[in-house]
Amino acid sequence: MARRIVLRSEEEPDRPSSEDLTIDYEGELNPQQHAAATAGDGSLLIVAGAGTGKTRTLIYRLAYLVETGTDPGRIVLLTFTRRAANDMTARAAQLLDGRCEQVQGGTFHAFCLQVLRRHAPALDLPRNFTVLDAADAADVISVLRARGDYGDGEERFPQKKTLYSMFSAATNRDETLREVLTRRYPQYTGQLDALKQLRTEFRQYKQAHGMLDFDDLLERTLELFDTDDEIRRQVAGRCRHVLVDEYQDTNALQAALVKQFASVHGNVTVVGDDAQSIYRFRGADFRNIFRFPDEFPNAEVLKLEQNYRSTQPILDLANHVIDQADRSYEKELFSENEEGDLPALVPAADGEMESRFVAQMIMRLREDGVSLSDIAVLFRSSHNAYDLEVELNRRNIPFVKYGGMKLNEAAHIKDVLAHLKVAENPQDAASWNRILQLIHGIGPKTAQDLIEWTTEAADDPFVPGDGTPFSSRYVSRLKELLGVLRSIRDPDMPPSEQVEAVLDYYQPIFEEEYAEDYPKREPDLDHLAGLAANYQSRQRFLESLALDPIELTALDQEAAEDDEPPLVLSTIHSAKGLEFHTVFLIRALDGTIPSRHALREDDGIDEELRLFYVACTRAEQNLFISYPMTQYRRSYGEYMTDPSRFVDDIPEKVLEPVRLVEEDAPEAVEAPDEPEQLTDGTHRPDGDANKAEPPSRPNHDPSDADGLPF
DNA sequence: AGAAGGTCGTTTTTT
DNA sequence: ACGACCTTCT
Repeated sequence: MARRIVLRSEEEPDRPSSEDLTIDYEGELNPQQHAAATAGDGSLLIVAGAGTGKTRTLIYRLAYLVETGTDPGRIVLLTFTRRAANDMTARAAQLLDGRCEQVQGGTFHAFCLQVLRRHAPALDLPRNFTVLDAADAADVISVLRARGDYGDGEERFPQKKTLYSMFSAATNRDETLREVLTRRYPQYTGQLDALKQLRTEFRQYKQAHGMLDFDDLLERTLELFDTDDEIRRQVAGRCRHVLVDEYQDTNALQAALVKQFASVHGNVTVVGDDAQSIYRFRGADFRNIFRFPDEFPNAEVLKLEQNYRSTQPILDLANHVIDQADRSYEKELFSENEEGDLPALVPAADGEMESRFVAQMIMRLREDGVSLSDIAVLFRSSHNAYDLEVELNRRNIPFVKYGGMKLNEAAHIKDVLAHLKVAENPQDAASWNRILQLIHGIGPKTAQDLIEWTTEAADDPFVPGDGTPFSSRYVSRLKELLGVLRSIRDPDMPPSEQVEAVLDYYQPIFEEEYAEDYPKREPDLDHLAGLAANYQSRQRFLESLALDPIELTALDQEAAEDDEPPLVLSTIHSAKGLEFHTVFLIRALDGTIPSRHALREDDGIDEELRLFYVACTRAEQNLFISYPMTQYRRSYGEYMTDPSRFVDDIPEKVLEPVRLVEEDAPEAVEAPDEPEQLTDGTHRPDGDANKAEPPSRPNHDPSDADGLPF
């Protein structure tokens, strides 16, 4: 056989020959992916359907850029969550080497924060400005609302959370407040003037007291570039290449930011799928992805179409689902994986039965060798999973829930953090308000007076001056509080020590305030203290909690490290970008998905449909869509439900109906005193604990023609 | 007057 | 499980 000698092409000296590269890009990627990963400089749009290896391609592109000489410290990777960013750089590092870990980026918000910290003075902000999460921002608005005479009239004034949503919508969609009110909150249009004024006050307050909310992080970065071109050139100069994941979920501000970041070098790669845009409520506009070629006129556009994730039956369903949209989406997904069971549509009598079905199927899959962490239960909104959580706990099936309660949303955690926030920013009236009212004898009015005294009259907010009239009812506690604040005011004191100091003071308040259930909440406080130990400074600790909130249930799981990796429960939103062997989509009801709230707005239904599509396309092998046929509501009593309109017109050969049948044996008598031990990993012999509830057998007869598809 | 405590209704999705 | 609102207590 003749030996082959490869001649290098001398016409393209810039393009490194494949021999110089450590990764075999051509061999490891399909032709479309390969073209995308190894594209040259300039702007590149990758339109990629679900499961087509979008992330994989981006990772290879990252490695390729680094390998061909781009300084990794000058590559910016913008993702939707910090988890996604860490994931990608870790995978790229695995592929190539540690250099990939020097890649800059994270979420848009986190990256903007870095820029703003450096250039705060240019915006008249103190360098140690604080970051408000949505709840903090709502609290600030609430303080301002109480100060002014809003809501004293006959008309109902919006709640603090609603107020923040309105202001935020206006910012993120680049609309006026009037437009937002007309579109989404017509009942408040009569109070436009008062709302406008409150919004202005909110803006001024944040500026005067060194605070930025999430929207400000984006908006003010743009403002920074706009007011100081030198800074723009400097920042953009460090962005040799900008990579953006999930581009279909960017909003107007984020699209503008991408343009600014790329304004010096012009190298941008964005990846996205218009059919998976699910953040419209936050201002995302999937049309951004089609505007990209207009914003970057020489943009190359590449498509990824072959799905590597799911079986063809699952894709058939997904294609049927997305075909129901008003707007047509271009991609028809196809897979080479023809084999597979039909997706199943499973009506259950009620929510309890639905949970029992899911739990038993999970046990069965697990016994068939599917890892729990390769199974996901998805739902439209967090509370849809409450029933199931109870059932899983009863059976000792370990799970993590994404998209539920966050650690820093729990009231007792907010209490502790509010102390740190006051130490960090003594101007923070909302946090002062919270910690003062924790003291017995101080209510809204006294708190207000004390805050005025603290932030305006006193020389030092943490030193009680002479002649301040304190009531004896609370004076000793108040002095104790100020003492704690003084003891932790040094910004360089280790955050874990600060948390401990606050906890010493807070413990008696905590036990009184949450008298009924404080033992349940106590572990969270310990978690918080442990978490603080990972941070060098209070500022870092607080802003990290704000930008990257921690799932409450994830913490419980972390503790038990050697246990088997847990089952995943997740909102559909939080499951974006992930994939699982088996997916259960529960509560597939009309009014739930599509959400009843979506019906009011134009295009609302399409967004819900895309959400449903995202849920279906997470599945690799099995997909079960279930719903309860009856539900119970306190006010209505029991009532009949409607299945989601999205499954109404799907042919049975695409989505197979399944009937759940109770076993003849008195199985319904459950054995809660003998919950299955799943975590010890030992295999029970058949017929041992199985008497009352066979875990290896679902409730219906598997040999039944209506039985489950495996 | 102002704080505390109880009851009611309500709750999409997230950086 | 949370907040907004109303009632009762100091």
